[in-house]
Amino acid sequence: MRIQKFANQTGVTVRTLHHYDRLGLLQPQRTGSGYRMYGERELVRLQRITVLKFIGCSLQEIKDLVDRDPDDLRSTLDLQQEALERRRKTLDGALKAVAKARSVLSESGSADWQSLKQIIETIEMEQNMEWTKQYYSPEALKELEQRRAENPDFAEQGQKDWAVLLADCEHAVKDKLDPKSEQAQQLAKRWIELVNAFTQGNPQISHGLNKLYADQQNWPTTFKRPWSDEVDAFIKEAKKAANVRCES
Amino acid sequence: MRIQKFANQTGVTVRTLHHYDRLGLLQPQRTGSGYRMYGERELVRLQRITVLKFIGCSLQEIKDLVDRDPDDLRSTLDLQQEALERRRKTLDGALKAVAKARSVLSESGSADWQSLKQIIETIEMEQNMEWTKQYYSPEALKELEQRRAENPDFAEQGQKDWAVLLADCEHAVKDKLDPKSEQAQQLAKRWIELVNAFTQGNPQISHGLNKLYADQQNWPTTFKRPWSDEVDAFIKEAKKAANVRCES
DNA sequence: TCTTGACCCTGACGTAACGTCATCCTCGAC
DNA sequence: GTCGAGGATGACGTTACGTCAGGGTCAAGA
Repeated sequence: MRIQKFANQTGVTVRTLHHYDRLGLLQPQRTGSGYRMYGERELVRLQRITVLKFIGCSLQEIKDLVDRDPDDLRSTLDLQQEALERRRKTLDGALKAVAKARSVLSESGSADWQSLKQIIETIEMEQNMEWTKQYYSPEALKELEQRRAENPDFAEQGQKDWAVLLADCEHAVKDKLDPKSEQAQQLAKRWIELVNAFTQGNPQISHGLNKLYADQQNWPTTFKRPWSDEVDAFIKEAKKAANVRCES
Repeated sequence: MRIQKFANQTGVTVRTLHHYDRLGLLQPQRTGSGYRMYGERELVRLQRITVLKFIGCSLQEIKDLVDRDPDDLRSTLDLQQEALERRRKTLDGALKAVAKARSVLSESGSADWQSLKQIIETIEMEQNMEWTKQYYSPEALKELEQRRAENPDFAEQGQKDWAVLLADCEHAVKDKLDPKSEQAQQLAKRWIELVNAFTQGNPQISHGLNKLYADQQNWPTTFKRPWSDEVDAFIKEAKKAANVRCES
C-alpha cells in the first residue's frame, strides 16, 4: 500500500509518516524507485505508536519502547500516569485561577492584577504543598496551614531569603571556599536560621521536613531541589565543621 | 534595577526577559551603553504577563491583551476557560487509557495493543460525543448509545465511508464538476445514504444532527467540520438539483 | 593607568512534532 | 509521448525559551 492510502486508513497525515520514517520509528519497505510501501507489519507498529502517543509519550520514548513490550512498558505506564497527573494539576490550577479572575472582574469591574498575582501564587504554593503533604503529619499540616493563613507575607519573605542564601552558596562553591572557613560558617548559620524559621521549633514540622529531604529519589521530576549537588556537599561540610547538627 | 536583579526578584530568567523585550512585550529603558533598566512600571507589567501566562495564554495573546483591560479580558477569560477544559478532557482521556492499559497488562501479562487501540478510539469518540451531546434529545442519545454498544464496527465503517466520500467530493470540487451533473448526483446520493445510515430514520437523531450542523459558529475551535466550504456549497447545490431535501 | 572579574549585550542554533511550501521524480493512462 | 496524480527530499515556520559564543561595560584592586 502506498503512503497516502495508508495515511487515510490510519488517520494520520502523510507528513507524519515521513516524519516517523526519518526518526526511524516506522520505516516501511521501499520500491526500486524509492516509494514507501506500507503493509500489515507497519499497520501494527503504527497502532502501537498511536497508543503510546495518546498517553503522552514523546516520540523518543516511543522509539525506545515500541520494540520491547515487557516490564519497560509497565514502568513507563507508571511514569506516564504521574506525568499526566501533574499536568492535570497544573491545568486545574489554571482553571481555578480563571474562575477567580472572572469573579474578581465581575465584582470590581476592572482587572485587579495585583490580587490575581496573589491568587496564582497561592495556587502554585498549594500545588507544591499538595505534593509535600505526604511527608508531614496531620498536626504539622494543620500548623503550616494556620501559619500561612495568619501571615502570608512571611512565607514570601522566606522564599526571597532562601534565594539570596542559595545564590551566595553557589558563589562560595564556585570560589572553592573552604567549608571550614569563617565565611562558610556564616553561610551555614544563615542556612540553619532559615530552616528554624520554617520549623519554628515544631518537632512535627521538623520531622516532616527531614523525611521530605531524605526522600529525594522519589521526588517527581518537575520538583527539583533548588540547589546544586556541590552546594549540598558544601553546606553539609560547613555544618559539620560548625559542629552543629541540623538537617536539610 | 539591572536585569539580573530584576530577574531574581520576579522569579523569571534573564533569557526570558530578553525574549519578552524582543517580542515587544516588556521593553525597559536603556542606559547609554545599552543596559536594560527595570523599574516599578516593568514590575507591574511583568506581573500581568505572568498572570496571563499562568492561565495558558500565548505570548502573542498576552501582547494583544496586556494593554487594554476592559471587555477584551473578559472574553479572553471565557475562551481560556474553554481551552483549558478541553485540554483537561484530553488529559483525562489519556489517564483513563493508562489505567486501562495497566489493567490489561496486569491481567494478560503482555501488552495487547489491539485492544488498547480500541480503548483509545472509544475514549476519543466519547470526547466527541460529550461535546455533541447537547444537541441531541435524551431519547436520541439513548438510541445512539445503545447502537454503539450493539455493534461498534458499524460506526467505524461509517467513518471510513465518510472519509472516502469526502475525498471524492473534494476532488469533484477541484475539477469544477457541475453540481447538476450525473456524477454530482451520485455523490449527493451517497451523502444522503450515509446520513440516513446514521439517523436510521429516527427523527430525534435527525433533529439533533440538524441542530448540530446549524450551530457551526458555536463549535469549539478544535472541532472542525471535516469538509471544506467549497464542498459544502457543492453538495448543497447537488442536493438541490436532485430535488431531494435532506440536511447536513 | 591597567587589569581583572562580574555582568551586560546581541546573534545564532537547538528543542518537539509536525505543517506548509517548493522542486524534482515516478507511474499509469490516454 | 505526454499529462496529471501522487511520491520524494529539503528547507523553513511554529512556541517559549535554553544554551553557548563572541564581544562590550563597569567598578575595584594593583
